[in-house]
Amino acid sequence: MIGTREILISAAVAHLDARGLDGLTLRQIARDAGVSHGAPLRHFASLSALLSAVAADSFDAMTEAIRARTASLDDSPLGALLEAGRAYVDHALANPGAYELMFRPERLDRTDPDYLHASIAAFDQLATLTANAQATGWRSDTQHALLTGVLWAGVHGLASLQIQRALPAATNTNDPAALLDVFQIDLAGLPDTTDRSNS
Amino acid sequence: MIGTREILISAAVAHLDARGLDGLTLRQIARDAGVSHGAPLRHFASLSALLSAVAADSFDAMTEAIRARTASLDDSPLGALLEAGRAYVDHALANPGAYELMFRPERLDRTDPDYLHASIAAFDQLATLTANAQATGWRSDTQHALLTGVLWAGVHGLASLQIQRALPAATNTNDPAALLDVFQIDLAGLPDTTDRSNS
DNA sequence: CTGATCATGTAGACAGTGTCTACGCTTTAT
DNA sequence: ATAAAGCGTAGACACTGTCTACATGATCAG
Repeated sequence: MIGTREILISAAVAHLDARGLDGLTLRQIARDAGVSHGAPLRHFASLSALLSAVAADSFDAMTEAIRARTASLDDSPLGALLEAGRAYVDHALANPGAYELMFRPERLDRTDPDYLHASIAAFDQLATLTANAQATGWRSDTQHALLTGVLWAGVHGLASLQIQRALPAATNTNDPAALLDVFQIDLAGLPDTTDRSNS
Repeated sequence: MIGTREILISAAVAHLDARGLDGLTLRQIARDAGVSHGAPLRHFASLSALLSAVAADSFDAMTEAIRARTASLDDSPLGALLEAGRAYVDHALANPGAYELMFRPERLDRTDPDYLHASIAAFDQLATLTANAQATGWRSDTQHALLTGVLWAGVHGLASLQIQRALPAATNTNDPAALLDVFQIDLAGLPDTTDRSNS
């Protein structure tokens, strides 16, 4: 027997998949779930708390999708890192509503423990993949946290701009990860240097 | 004599600078401007239209800030491109509320002509800087639109994640553009190759 | 100058929102 | 058996964006 709490989350996820963030209100979720407008607050302290639970699940799903795509690449840490980037963008574009919610702080309770845990786990996954790649010598002199942040920013920028259709038509392709391949060109197997005198 | 329309935009900008997107409502803007709650709709078709006008101004301000920072670097197109990236992130972090609004499509009317014009001008500025750098031989074999999109995604990702404080503490520094230097390492003066066999 | 039209402002209404409270009903625990 | 807690409902509250009715003042045609 599944409880009202799970039904509410499912209703929110279904709305997110079907219509995105538009109209994703407490009362609409309650209507979709077939309960009164006050019922959700018996299970969540606020709408933000409900959406944070949804966002936490979304982070977990993305982490799992990336894990599945990189699991067989243990012998090539750099290849695994690049594949993780593609998997990240692919998953975001396949679940645009959920992805937008995950990075919309004003609609979330960012102190929610589940949300915090899930988002940190996602970052740690990328950090580990990056560290593994660095351990092979790739960009081993770049500060680890900095490099991880840059890689995340890169895929996050690609995903969010494409979801918002903010990129000019010429930049969009049928292959969601095509843009990422330019990153791959930049990042793969190049000698590491902190020399900036060439700017 | 400045009109109510300009007062409303100024009030919205002031609110954006002081408190960000939180509480940026039609009626709050009207109160800040000292007019009745219905007055704004005499000058804008909707709240979205008002915010789109603000966002258009914000795009213009960012474009101008980047122009000022790159104007003296005409002799070094690649240097100008890298400086534009730093200027982009610097400006975004110095104006976080305005920057968030610019990329929050659900609060804007993205068919607004001024907004469209200003955002396209910002993109064209980056496209031109990129083309100039490519004209010197740098990454000249990469498709121009693709490269421009990737560069934009990179700086956008860095700016938006830092504004949302989504990057772990270790990744944050006092220098807003420190992360960008990793991009610089990756992008500056490297031989262009579309060979991906090293992944 | 007169009269009409238009621009601009106000105030009230409406449906919608998130949240709170008061009230039931049912399950659980003592 | 009885008290307590959990869960759901319905109504209220203050807020939101938008619409309409109305007033005032400027502009402009005749």
